[in-house]
Amino acid sequence: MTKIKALPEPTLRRIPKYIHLLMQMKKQGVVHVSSATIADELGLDSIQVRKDLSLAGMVGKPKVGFDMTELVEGLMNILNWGNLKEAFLAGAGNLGEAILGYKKFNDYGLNIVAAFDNDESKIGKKIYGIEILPIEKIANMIKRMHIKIGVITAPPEHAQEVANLMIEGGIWAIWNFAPVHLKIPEDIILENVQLSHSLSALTYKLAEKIKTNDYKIPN
Amino acid sequence: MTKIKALPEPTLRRIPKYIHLLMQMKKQGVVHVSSATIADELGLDSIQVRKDLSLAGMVGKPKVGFDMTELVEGLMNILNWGNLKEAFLAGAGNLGEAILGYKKFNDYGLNIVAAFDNDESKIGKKIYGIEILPIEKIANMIKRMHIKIGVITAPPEHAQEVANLMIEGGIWAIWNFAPVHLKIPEDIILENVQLSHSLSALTYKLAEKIKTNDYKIPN
DNA sequence: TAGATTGTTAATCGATTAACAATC
DNA sequence: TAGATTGTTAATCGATTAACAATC
Repeated sequence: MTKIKALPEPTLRRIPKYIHLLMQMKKQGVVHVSSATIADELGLDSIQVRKDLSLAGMVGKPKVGFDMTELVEGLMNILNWGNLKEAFLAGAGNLGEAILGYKKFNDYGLNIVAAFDNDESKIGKKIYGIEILPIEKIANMIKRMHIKIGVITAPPEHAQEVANLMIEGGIWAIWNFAPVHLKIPEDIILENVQLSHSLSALTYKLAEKIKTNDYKIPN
Repeated sequence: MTKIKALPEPTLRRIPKYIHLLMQMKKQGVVHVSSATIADELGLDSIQVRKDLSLAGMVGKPKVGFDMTELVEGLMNILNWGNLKEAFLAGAGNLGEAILGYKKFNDYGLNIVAAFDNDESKIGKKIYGIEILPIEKIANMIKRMHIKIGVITAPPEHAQEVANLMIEGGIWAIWNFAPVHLKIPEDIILENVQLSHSLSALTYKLAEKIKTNDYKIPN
């Protein structure tokens, strides 16, 4: 078994893009692919693609490129796709519901088996077949069911509290959607999705663009 | 007026974190803040914070730190927060609905004024007061209303198509939630939110962690 | 074989971190 | 004044890009 060092963060973030593209191409019957083709399709540099693939332990053949099946499966393996992990979600609001409904996340290893909320009126109900339980139970159930992944879609004012409960239960990784900087032990994996930050970047760039455009068209 | 060069991407992504923290501290009555305090709270390096603030054109006083009000307002200004821009959303599914319902985005300059879909049964309905219109109309309406921001929450197989329509209408910036690499002219601002990629990074790190943990506890 | 493409080593670039002088 | 904190210049680090030898 080839030993692979932990991937650099930027490489790790590009690999899903490769996989998506390759799955598409594979469906169209392509059997070999070169780094140049991948780079072209994704607007990247072919050297970078080659470097990434090499870091991920993929090998190609000079003049031929990479074997499609081998490459897709290899990359999916590296990212641990298809290896389903049970998860809990806390905060059955708008966004929580959207995530519960998005079954595609199963493909990436996420299997949400229960949701938690503090709203009495929601408890006991089911969303997309997933039962909503009282938040007080989350720590205990994480412990009992050996849940490793917690998804936080609670409102910002409760997010830290919820994270604490998850950590108390012994969670290993948190996927956080609350617009809050969570303070958690550093051995716990934290992946933040801050939609407002992404939006901020967009509006900043838009403002920049409008500014420079105003110069160009002074009328 | 102090001229500020376009901010480096990493700095741009950290500024919202600063703002969130500072708003919180301000609410608690803090009037001055040092780079060290900010860094501490966010788990960053104080030198980095100082560099970021300096890049953003903020000035502090030696021994005192930064004036809270000045700093918050200055940073919000840089990011163009509060400067509301009208936007269209395409794809009124689960995620689209969640975004329409999240009024907080107003604070960051996003004001979604109409949603579009190709599902006959949805058209004409309203979600959170926002009307759903037929997707065919989007290009024309973007043109007529001078809409600058398009939000794509359509399913992946339609995302490129929708992007094309937006571009045809003359959109300036796209906030894309579809798990697709959009091909768009490079002068159009594109901000991708790929939840599945974020999830991929998390499950990869979790798998790494489980692996190393297995070594530690060989039982 | 000739040529295309890989894979690796070296050079460049940009961001982070360190050092330190300026200053309130 | 002495000491804390800013702001800037220089050093380090890591990722991207370039160059090129290996090879199918």
